[in-house]
Amino acid sequence: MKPVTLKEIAEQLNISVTTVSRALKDYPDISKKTKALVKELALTLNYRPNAFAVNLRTKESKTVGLIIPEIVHHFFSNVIKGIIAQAEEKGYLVIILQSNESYEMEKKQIQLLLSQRVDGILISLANGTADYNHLTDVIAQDKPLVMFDKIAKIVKCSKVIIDDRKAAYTATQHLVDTGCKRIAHFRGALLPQNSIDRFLGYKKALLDNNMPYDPSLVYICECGDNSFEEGKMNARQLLNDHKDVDGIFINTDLVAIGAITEFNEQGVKIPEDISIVGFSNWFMSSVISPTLTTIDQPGYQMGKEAFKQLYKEMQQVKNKEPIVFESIVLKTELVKRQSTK
Amino acid sequence: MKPVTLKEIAEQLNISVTTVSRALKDYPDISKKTKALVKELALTLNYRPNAFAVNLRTKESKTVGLIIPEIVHHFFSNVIKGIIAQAEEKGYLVIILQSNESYEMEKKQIQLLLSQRVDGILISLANGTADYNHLTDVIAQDKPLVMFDKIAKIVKCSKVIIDDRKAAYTATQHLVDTGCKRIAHFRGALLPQNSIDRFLGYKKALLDNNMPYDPSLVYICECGDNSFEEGKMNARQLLNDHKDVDGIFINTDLVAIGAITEFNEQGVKIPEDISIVGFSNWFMSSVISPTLTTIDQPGYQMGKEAFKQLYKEMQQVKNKEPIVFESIVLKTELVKRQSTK
DNA sequence: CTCCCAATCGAAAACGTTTTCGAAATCAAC
DNA sequence: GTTGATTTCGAAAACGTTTTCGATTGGGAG
Repeated sequence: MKPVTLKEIAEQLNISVTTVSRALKDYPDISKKTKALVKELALTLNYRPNAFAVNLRTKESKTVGLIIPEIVHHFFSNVIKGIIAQAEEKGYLVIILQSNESYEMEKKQIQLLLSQRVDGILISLANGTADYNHLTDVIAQDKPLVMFDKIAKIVKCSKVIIDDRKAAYTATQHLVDTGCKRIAHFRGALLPQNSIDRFLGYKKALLDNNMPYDPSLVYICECGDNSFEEGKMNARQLLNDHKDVDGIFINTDLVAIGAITEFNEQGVKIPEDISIVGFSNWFMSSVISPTLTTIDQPGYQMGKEAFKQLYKEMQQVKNKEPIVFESIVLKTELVKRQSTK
Repeated sequence: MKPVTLKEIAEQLNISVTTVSRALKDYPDISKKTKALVKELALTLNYRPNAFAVNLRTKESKTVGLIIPEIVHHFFSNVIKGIIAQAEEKGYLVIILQSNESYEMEKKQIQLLLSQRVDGILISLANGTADYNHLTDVIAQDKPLVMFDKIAKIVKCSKVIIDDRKAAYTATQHLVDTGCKRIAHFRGALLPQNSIDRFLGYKKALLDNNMPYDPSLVYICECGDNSFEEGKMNARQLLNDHKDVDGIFINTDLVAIGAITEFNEQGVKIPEDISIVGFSNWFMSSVISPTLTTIDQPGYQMGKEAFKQLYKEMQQVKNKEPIVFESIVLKTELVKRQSTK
């Protein structure tokens, strides 16, 4: 019942552990005959190298950690899928942790992963994260770290992102192009960089079109567990405050869908009375009515790229080369649907 | 730069490695004084036990494996969330693999997890899985294995499921109760147990209501990556074949949403012309129009229960007790919405 | 037969813990 | 001062690999 070890194989064949180990890995200094013998016995005994021992010797576990704010989330689950797919291709396993948008959690989880001695860490920051010592800790240990989507510009490490500012600009410009005169913005939480960038893109588009920027038209939502509800609330508030608004650029699809639902219930016509552009292109956005114009954000690809970069860095560490950081920016696309004219 | 070890602490304090190890774990046979010294130095040196060495010694890694058919999936991502939450509470990490509904993948991944020597495995079967040797392998090694949602009755291990048959019965009965006279069923793939059970529940409800069971009213879909498209296709087909059908019980929400979309496009009125009941209660189902009547399937809770059971079994293994298998059945609920009268 | 080189293998250390077993030291009691 | 119990600690083995460094063997050349 005990798992079979190199030693047992060695004893059965009357050779040394060393030879067995090397035979199994096709070292050139083992004769074809012994290699064949060893491999055959290993097969019949169903030998499996003890990963714990291998890890201890080689100081690597072929495992990476992934910290993500929320798993039940169309965009993020696509990212996860991409990461896992790419990791599997390279022979790595992925440990997933969910920060629940909490900085404290995130910190604890980074420590956990470091204790576990994963070979590298992938992370998308929680909304509440404003200090980065837990991350610089990782970097100080020369442990590869790649941030994606929700990043911190200050931290010196590789990043995989989209050009949020440009995408938001495009989205807002689309509202302008389709005739909107007064455009509101539902932005995400205050801290995250992508929330800031999307806001800046929105603002820039307004100014470039000679439209006044009115802070009272910018609504904040935490974009946590109840994004949908926040979308509804903000929509209701907007109807109260600003009856003249005829277009909204919304930070993320789920909030936009909340808003659409509210408008539908209140009898506000989309896009006749109000046009809406979302962000992320959740699958849901293509099936609600009206279907939602949005920015397609390539989650799966982002996951793949993030792992690829992490892999590169892990190789660099293995080869005792210095880690070179890269910033990868992925393309986004405006998907026009019924919620805009 | 090298991580600090017990040995270094021991040398600095001029005591033995043994003592350091035991001081850190509060063994009773170490004096308070040395404990304090050791702990203080460990803290200032930022000592972190080498997980690889600990794993090797203790033969456990505090890590479990999770194999799931598809990550980008509302129900499954809720399950994942539940599993991770519960695992974290117990100090375990979770390695996630995606089988992509492929039996071959699933087999390979089981082997991978066994090589990695995870302490336990959680799995929801792929649609294509019909032979279970890869699973009995796991059980034969006395490695805890818990199946959830898509299970195989034959395999002797713990299971966490819902009563699919009863839920399907309830769903179909609801269609009958609201006046449907001729009820179709879009079932999932042929092999999965839950697909079979839901079909049986549908059939039983018909017979109990003295309605004839007509095999031509049962449409199959693979429920893989393109469930939505399959829903549309089946709906189109149904309109062609059976104009008299006035109700459909659909195996899963995403397919149902595809069907609804198709019906909407073709001008078929829901629920006036056709009533629809889905399965799973995806979030999406509450925002499409018409909103979808469906069976709520507690994904998060299922994940929690699955891990709890796995944990129990891991404890049993640790205590060298025999593993006792349990089958846990979770409650479901009919959520009435606009797609039925 | 001697010498050298290539081919093939093994002994042992090392990775960093945990744990068993026992040794030393302290102390109280007589 | 002896005994026995208690407290406190250390030596060493063990977990299963990988890897370094030699050792042995055989064969061919001279």
